[in-house]
Amino acid sequence: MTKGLSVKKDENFSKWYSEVLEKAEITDLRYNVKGFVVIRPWGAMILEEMYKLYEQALQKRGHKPSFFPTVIPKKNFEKEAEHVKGFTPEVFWLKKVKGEDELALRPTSETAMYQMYSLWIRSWRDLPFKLYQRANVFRYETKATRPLIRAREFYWIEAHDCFATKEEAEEQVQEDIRTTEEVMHQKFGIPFLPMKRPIWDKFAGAEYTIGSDVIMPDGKLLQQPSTHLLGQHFSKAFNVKFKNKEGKEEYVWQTCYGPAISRILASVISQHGDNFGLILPFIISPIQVIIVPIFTKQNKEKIIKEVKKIKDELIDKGIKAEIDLREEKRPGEKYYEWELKGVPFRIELGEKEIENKEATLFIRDTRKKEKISLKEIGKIKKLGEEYDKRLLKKADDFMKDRIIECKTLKEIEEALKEKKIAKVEFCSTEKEGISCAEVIEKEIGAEIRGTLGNKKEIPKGNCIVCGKKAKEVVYIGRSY
RNA sequence: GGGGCUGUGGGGUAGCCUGGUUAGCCUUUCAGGUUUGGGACCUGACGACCCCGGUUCAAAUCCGGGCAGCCCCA
Repeated sequence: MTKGLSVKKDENFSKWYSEVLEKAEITDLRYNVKGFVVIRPWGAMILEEMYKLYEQALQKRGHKPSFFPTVIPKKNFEKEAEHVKGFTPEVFWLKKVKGEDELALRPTSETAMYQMYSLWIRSWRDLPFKLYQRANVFRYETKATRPLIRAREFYWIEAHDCFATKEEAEEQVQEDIRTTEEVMHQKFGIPFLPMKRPIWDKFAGAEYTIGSDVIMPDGKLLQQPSTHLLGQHFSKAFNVKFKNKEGKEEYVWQTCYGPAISRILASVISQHGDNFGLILPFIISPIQVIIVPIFTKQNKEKIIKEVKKIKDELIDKGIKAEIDLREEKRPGEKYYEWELKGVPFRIELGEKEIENKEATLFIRDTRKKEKISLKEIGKIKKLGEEYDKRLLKKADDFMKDRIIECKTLKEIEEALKEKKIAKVEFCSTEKEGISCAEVIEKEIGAEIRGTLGNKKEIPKGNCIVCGKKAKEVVYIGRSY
């Protein structure tokens, strides 16, 4: 373990981020292929906890798990015209394979899953049909890659749903936003803006896309889970049909939803971390309580016995606890190490604690030490819930300040300079608005991220660029 | 696409301008010992000048090319 961080989070975020990844042992960036990183055990364990919560939420809403192949035959991949066009530049092709067709490493799995859907779905009784899979996907990014934020291989969940009607599909899109709210926001503590993307920025093959924009500490936006109304584009391309109650064949209406767990981890790290390293939400920390025994040769046995009792009790209460028994490290070094790794609670236990029958409890987010009676060690569960609420509140407060209503281009520029997001009235996010969007991109270097995806906001005035009557309220920011 | 900067052990760096000792320092790692209430100490060990070419008696250092990374602008 190296020493602490050499930069402060708010002084040089990008350096802070790389250092935390390395020193908290989340990733190792030395794998010598651009855009591919090694995820180390601590990082993998956090991802695992996040996957669990996400999959639970999807299953609760009627999704079933599945696993599809990583490779997609070229023939399949090219069935939906717009999709091919959008994704082809980013595809890794496997050239040296035997067989009739070239294979793509999946950049996303519509074209793998839907050909099977066409075999499985027959009747209105099969609908709604909702599957998800845990998967790694591959995209040949041409922009600068950043570990976990933009990688050429990343780890996500993709849910692919089919319905009998467009209304049900649209309701699914709203449900997906609520899933993001429940898991990413409420559980992981990451607030977001559900942005219905402008037409020129939608998913290739979709009717519309709603992306969740998260604000990073440097003020740039990072797209988190997106949900797409695919309509019947793919069902027609892949022949996914059902017989309705009248016995007539119809194409299904589809949606897909993709939370990138590895990228959400990037947000968790960035949102909650401080100058001492990571701060993990209690609910996803692989170790929730680290117990550091303090002993000498004389009382070693006694202390260790006591500490094991505490660990067992915590585990009985459903709390993930570990004892740091390493003898080559002194307590102080262990403190720094577990703080760097973001463990929410630390119990220190030595001679004094045993005498007084109360342990020393260190709390990661506030960095304060308290006493906790050895008899009520189980109340850490409740303290953990309070801890997560504090993280959530802090993140929400951070977000609240970030959105500024702007009336002129100059005001937008000022908002961006202060690492904020501009909220403005705008002519249109349909085709006719594209030239105004280009003005904003060229003159300010920022993007129209979209309109609120779960609530319609009605503009009163005119478009900030062209001055015509505004049809929409849009949000503008710089992005990763 | 245009411009700039930088490549030295696992990580961070000094040395480069002005060529010349065994490439220095911090950290990590490994072995052994003494320690253990907020980054311990001692002893020992492993480990580096991005690549190719040129200049020179001599190149980490100067020159040319390549590759890689970072930053800024479009």
